[in-house]
Amino acid sequence: MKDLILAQLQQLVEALQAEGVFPADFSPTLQLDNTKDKAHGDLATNLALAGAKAAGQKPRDLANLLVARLQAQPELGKAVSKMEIAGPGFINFFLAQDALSAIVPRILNEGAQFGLGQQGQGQKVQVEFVSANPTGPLHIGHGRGAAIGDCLCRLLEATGWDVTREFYYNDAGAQINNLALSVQARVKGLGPDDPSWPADGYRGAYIQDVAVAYLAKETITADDQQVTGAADPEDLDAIRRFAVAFLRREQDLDLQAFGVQFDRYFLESSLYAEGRVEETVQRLIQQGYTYEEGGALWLRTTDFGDDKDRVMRKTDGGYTYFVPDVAYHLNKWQRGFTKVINEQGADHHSTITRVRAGLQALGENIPQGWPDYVLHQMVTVMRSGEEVKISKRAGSYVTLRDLIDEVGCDATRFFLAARAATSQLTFDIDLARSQSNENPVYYIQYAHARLCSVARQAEDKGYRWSLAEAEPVLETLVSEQEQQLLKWLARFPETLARAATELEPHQMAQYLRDLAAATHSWYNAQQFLVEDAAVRTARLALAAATRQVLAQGLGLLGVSAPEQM
RNA sequence: GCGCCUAUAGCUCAACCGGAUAGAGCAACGGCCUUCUAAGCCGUAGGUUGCAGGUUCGAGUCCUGCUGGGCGCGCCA
Repeated sequence: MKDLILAQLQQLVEALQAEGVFPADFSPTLQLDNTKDKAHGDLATNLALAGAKAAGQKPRDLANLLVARLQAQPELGKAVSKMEIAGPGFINFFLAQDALSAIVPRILNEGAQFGLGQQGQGQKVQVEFVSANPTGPLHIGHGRGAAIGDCLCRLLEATGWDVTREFYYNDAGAQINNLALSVQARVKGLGPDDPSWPADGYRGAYIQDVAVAYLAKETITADDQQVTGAADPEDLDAIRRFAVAFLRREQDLDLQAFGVQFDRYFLESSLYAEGRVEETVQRLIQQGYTYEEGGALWLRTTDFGDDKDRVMRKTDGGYTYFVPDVAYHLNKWQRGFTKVINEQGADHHSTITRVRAGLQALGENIPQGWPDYVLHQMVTVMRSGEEVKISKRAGSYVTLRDLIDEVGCDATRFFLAARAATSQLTFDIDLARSQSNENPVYYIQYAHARLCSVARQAEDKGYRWSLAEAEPVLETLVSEQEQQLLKWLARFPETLARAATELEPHQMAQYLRDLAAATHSWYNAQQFLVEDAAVRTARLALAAATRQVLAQGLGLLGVSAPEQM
């Protein structure tokens, strides 16, 4: 519908260029917006306003010309019942009733394919998210990353991309060493308050769990590895391997409970083992962007917009973290991912410039803005009216598992994905628990469940219908609520496309609330199971289409669509 | 001091590459269940979009300055 009008506008612009009304270089991005006020019709374009200057006419005069020309198009006449010029020069389109209801058979015919796009054209995209180091359970911040990252993946899959979900972690650095030392201390029977407890040790109670399992020679099976405890208190390397596997498994269980599944786990140590770090360093040296100073090797990242140069190789001979980071991203590029999205917490935003600078310095013709980043702002957790400070080492923080257990997977996912990533998030646990009935996710799920219930009862009463029967009677869907609902249904494809293109899952969540609101309003305004077979069939068809779109939308957020509450 | 994000109703947040009278939920107030699920609906109230300028037909949105909040600014990751 929208496409039809846009195509007509495009044709018109080209025709007017040929006639000399518009200059030949006039190429506006055609805008056809959903209106906020129904008095302004269904769709509106600002073409007369945007093109007034180019055409040398007053906006309203130009609008008159445009409308006259559009009215001469017979195809448009079928879809548009009325065009009006309003305000400073907007052209408002009022859609014909049968054009609106045509969305119902389209939805039901296309089924699960409805609204899906092909923008990705089957191209590969890699999305890296969560990427938590295995030094403790996942916390709420990781949860936000998991919710946003996974929803992004679902949106990209729905728009024709071949998505790889990847989780990168450091299994060999200083923090992992701290972890191993902490577990070793527990293995030897020490507690966090003991004077000889490691200075930077992890104090959380879960360290004790690791130690007990290690001594019991448990075999740990994580998604990407399997390790058996050696039970030897002196074998720090064995403790380290065991602890990493143990905490990886814990994270995997949390992610599984959260409905997130990765295609690949990427170990930082593999970059060293396969010589990729060393290779990256050598290439950077060859490219001439490095220099030695103060016993360290530096990369001239200031050549690529950084505010200071960065150390690559420390005086102790080890590499700083950003070198394997660059090696990892080179590897992504070499694997053929021309599109890569990194979803991370905003506290790591300084790595963006560094990684991109390193990639530029490699001279591989990697595009300057590659890879894409989606940064989410910090999550503040409130419990009992107080802010809970997140501190891994102190061991006091809210885990993702806590949230899933207390609030539920659906509500947690929705809550964490429903807000723009750029916005800071306050998660009040008491509120989420005590008022869970008023959580927006239930509002949407309830709309879905209600429509399922209607379908069940129609079935019980023998009110059968088919799409073929429904199509001729859809013109009976004339009430205010039905018209409104039809419009919202028609917006699903464009909402999906926008959310995917702009990497903003919250747009889908926002849309679903609006769609659910339109559903509830309709539900309360009219009966479905009425005597009049034509009206009943039309309404049942609309209900089925709405139910389907609600389920599709919830699926894109990774939230379930229950058939009853 | 520098960089990134941010400031919208009492609270939590939206607002479609600049569009018409800035919208939802929660909280408040008033209505609606002998009818398909009241986890719902309908209505009322609530705003100088942090402040001051600028750009233009038009600014919550873009630019400049200021103020407040968050996060970074390591030879940690």
